[in-house]
Amino acid sequence: SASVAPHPLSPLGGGKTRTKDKYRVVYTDHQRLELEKEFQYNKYITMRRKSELSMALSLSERQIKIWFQNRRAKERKINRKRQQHSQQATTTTPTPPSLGGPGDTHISTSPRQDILSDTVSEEY
DNA sequence: TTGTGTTTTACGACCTCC
DNA sequence: GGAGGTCGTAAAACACAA
Repeated sequence: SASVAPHPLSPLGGGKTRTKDKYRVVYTDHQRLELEKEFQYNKYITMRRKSELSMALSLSERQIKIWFQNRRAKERKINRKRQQHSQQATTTTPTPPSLGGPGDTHISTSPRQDILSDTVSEEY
């Protein structure tokens, strides 16, 4: 993106969580814990679980969605780092050129199908 | 303290799928 | 078209050596 535009954050009042006095809120340990547990169970939140969690944790569904997006990004970042390390360990191999695309690339570009069909197989 | 690097929320741009 | 995906990024919050 290069330049993410100055700063909207002014049109508060709307359903936005980012206001002038609070650029971002810090989630409580309990909120983080519950979100983390859900993430361990499923990397992709279902609509149903999303609304349940938003009620249980007093967060908006948008916040839950964003949290999962950020959490997956973190996971990928960690994996990349791990991969780099293991590659360095095997110094003799001068990094395989292409190996069919950048590693994990884009999770097969559509986790949505199993989300919708599978839903929450367990619990409830 | 404080300077600096890392992590955590939140968003915009862009893309894919139905 | 809209919902939700990734990616890149801003800025607050945090960690921690100097």
